Formats: sequence, C-alpha cells, structure tokens
Amino acid sequence: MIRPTPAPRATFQEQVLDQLGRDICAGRYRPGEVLPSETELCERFHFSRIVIREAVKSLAAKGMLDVRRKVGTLVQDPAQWNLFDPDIITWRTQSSGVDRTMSRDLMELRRIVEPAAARLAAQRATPEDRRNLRAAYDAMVCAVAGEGDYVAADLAFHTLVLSAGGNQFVRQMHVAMNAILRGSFEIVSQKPGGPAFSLPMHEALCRAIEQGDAAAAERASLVLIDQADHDLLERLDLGG
Amino acid sequence: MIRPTPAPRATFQEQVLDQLGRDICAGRYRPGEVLPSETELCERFHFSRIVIREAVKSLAAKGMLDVRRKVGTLVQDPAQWNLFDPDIITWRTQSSGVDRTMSRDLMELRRIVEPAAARLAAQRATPEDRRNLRAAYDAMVCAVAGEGDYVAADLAFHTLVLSAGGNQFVRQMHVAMNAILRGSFEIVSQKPGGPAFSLPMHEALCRAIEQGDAAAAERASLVLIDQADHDLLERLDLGG
DNA sequence: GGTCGGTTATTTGTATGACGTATTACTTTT
DNA sequence: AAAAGTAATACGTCATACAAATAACCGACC
Repeated sequence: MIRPTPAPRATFQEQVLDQLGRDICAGRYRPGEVLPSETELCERFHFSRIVIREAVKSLAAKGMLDVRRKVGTLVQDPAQWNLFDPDIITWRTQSSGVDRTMSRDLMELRRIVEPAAARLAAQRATPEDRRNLRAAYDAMVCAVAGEGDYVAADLAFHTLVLSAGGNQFVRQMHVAMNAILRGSFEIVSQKPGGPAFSLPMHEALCRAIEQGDAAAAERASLVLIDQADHDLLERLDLGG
Repeated sequence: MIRPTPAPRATFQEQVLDQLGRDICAGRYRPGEVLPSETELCERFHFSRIVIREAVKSLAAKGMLDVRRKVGTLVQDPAQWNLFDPDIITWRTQSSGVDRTMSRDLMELRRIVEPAAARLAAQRATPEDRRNLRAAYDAMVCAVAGEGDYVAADLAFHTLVLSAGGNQFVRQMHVAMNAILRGSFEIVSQKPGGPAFSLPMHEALCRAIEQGDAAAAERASLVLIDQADHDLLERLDLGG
C-alpha cells in the first residue's frame, strides 16, 4: 500500500519536491552545503524555474532549506527541520530505513507520550472516541482471525489512543509515532502467534479507556511498549 | 524584542506569507473555506501571481492549505497543520494571544515532556551540555540581581534542558514549549520576589542533571511545573 | 601594507503574457 | 432520469526580461 515513487501524474512541482526531499534526507546533499543554482536545477530536471522555485519554497517552509540571495539555497541542519512533518517522516523512513538514532529517539518518544496519552484518553474520551476505539479493537480481532491487515488495524488503534485525549499536540505526533509502530507491528505480525499474543493487552487498554480508569490505561500502555521495545531491540541488535 | 509586523524589507512573498498565515490563524479564513483566487489575491496585495503562489505553496507545505485545480485553495482543518512549526506557533500566539484550549494543551504537553526530558538529560548530557546549563543558570542569577532579562534567561535554561537529552523529537518541541513558558515566566517576573523564589528549584534541577541523578531531575522539573501551572491557572481563572 | 570604499558579478526576487490541463458544473441527448 | 458531451474556471507551466541584494573583487588612499 506504500507508494515508493510519487503518484504517476502528480504535478511537476510535487515530483521535484519529492525528489529533492528524498535526496536531502538520504544525505545526498549534506547540511551546510548549497544546492545547485536554480538554473542548474532547471537543466537537471528539465523543468522551468517556476517548478523548481516552488518546490524549493516548500522545502524551505518545512525548515529543510534556507535560501538567500547571491549565495544560493543552503541545506539546513536537521535540528532545524520540522521533524513532525509527514513528508519529512516519509522521506526519512524510506531513505535510510529509519536509522538507529531515529529508532531510539522514536522509541523514547513513544514511551514518554503514549502512556500519558492513554491517561488523558481515559479521562476525557468522548462517547464517540470510545466507540471508535472499540471498533478499532474489533478490527484487530478480525485481522488476527485472518480478515484484514493486522498492521493497519494496530496502527489505527494506537492513532485513536493519541487522538482521544483531545490534546492537539499529542494527536499531532501520531505520524511520527506510526513510523516506529509500523516497524514494531511488522515484527509482531511475522512472529507465529504474535498478533494473538498482543490482543489481550490491547483489550485491557481499550477497556480502561472505556471505563475511565486512567491508571490502568497507563499501565496497559506501558506493558505494550515494553513488549514492543523488546522486539525492536532484538531486531536492532541483529543489525536490522 | 518581538517584532509584531514582518521585517521592514522582507521579500514580498514573505510579507504575503506572513499576512495570510496570520489571517488564517486569527480565523479570518475558516477551515473548509476557499481562499480568494490567485488573480483576486494579486489585486488585493498588488503583487504578481508568482509572489502569491509561492506564499500559498509555503502555507500548503505547512499543512494549512490544500490547493486544488479548478476548485481553489482550501483552508485545512487545524488538525492537519504542522502545529510544531515555528511560524504557525508565532502566528497563533500573536493572533489569539494563546487561547484557552491551546494553553491547556501546552501545559499538558509540558507536564508530559519536560520531566522526561530532564530524566534523559541527567542520563545523557554531554560535558558541554552541563557547562551550558550551568552557564544558563548563572545568567538567571544575574538577571534576578538586576543584570539582564529574566524571562529570556529562564527560556534559555529550559530550552537547554530539552536539548541535553539528545532526543531530536524532544528538542524539536522547544519552540512550542516556549509559547507557554514565556507566559508563565512573565507572570513570575511581575510578582515581587517571584524570580528569586524560583531560583532554588532551578538550581536543584541544574545540579541533578550535572550529577546524573535522573529521579531528582524529574522531581525538580515537576515541582517547577506545579508552580507554573498554579500561576497560569490563577491568571486564566481571572479571565486573562 | 593595510584598510576603506566603490565596482562587478552572481544568485535569487518579481513582472508579464500566454497557453496547458484537470476538474467541476452545466447542457444536451438518449 | 441517467449518461454523455461540452464549456467554464482555477490552478499548473513556460519563456523572457529586468530588479535587487550581496558576496567578492579591486583599486585608491592613508
């Protein structure tokens, strides 16, 4: 379901944006370097200046580039990038396959945010949130039974947990979180009995949020994270 | 030190970008609405299409707009915006003066992230990080003694705490965090003896990180947050 | 010799006019 | 009434030209 290349007939700007974004995330242009001049990029891509300029502007808006007259467009230090930007996350995960540092940072982020999000969800989830969460859990059960995509169902469940607390900044992190969750769930789904084993704790988390039990929700979330970290570290130590 | 209007001779695109960003954050264009067409915006701003288009592209890159052929450019739902984008944070804080929901969400975010960041900092800060942190604390002491800007010094200190853990995603949140910290510190700095009162707990946090005592760092951070929340809630209840 | 000041070259910024293209909405036909 | 065709519309792209900022160079003067 992932589309490695840009949509077949996206606009030219989108194609250039995607290519440059990938190039930078893959390190083909390094921080501090200057990109080729607009005219040179025009020649390379065989597009007009407008197309190149608007792509560059988009990357600058994401904090990846700093464009200055007479000097050119500089690649910014990754600390300046909008790391929660969905495009940047996509490019980074596709290019370097989520490098070791990013994996560690994302695992830490999850451990910091998800239990707190579960707490908030238990305290504040609306009836609709609770229904959606239960529906997402049911979809996971179906997936385990062979009906549907397990990884997608698990991702949807965790995204809902982040949303249900009603905190806009917590919800915003779901794209970044998905990057590490996906890796984790793919490992689980490849283990014989992996998905089935993870179901009970998801059920516990779902029930705790439904019943408004913040402490139980936080505990359940932490157990899931312990399991996931165990799986991921195993894979990382093997040089995955 | 805050510049309410765009820099006097910024490029035209930057002026338009800034104006449109402000307009959207202030609710003068609501989610789901379509912006005026490019030609109409040209007339309003008295700039050429290129200027308008590049400004719109930048906003689209930040997730605020969705531009479609034949239909126009739609204002996206705030859930789609890159809420951690520095520009968006600036526009939101300047336009609505940090509304109640945003304040609540930022306070929660701080309570979730900062104690964990303090933990990480205690565990992993480099010698340079520790020196910088101590220097920032010393600057706060000077500010309390009348030498310098207390709010700026306090902001710098907390930014360093977020950075010292070495987690790129945690560090990235410092701009959002500053939005709520600034409000908090301004209250403190207006209270007689407020800054002086807050110094000892900052010292404790600084020392805990220097000594690698993660639990103490987390505790100190939480105490500071309790104090800040108390101040902020007091102000909010007064309809601030 | 070194510093100051002006000149030049390079790179992005802006303007204009024209045409391409996707998509909605309307109209016509069956 | 449904389907097919058509027209209108708003963004997408191109080519060219010139403006403006600024880094780098060079010469004059102290």
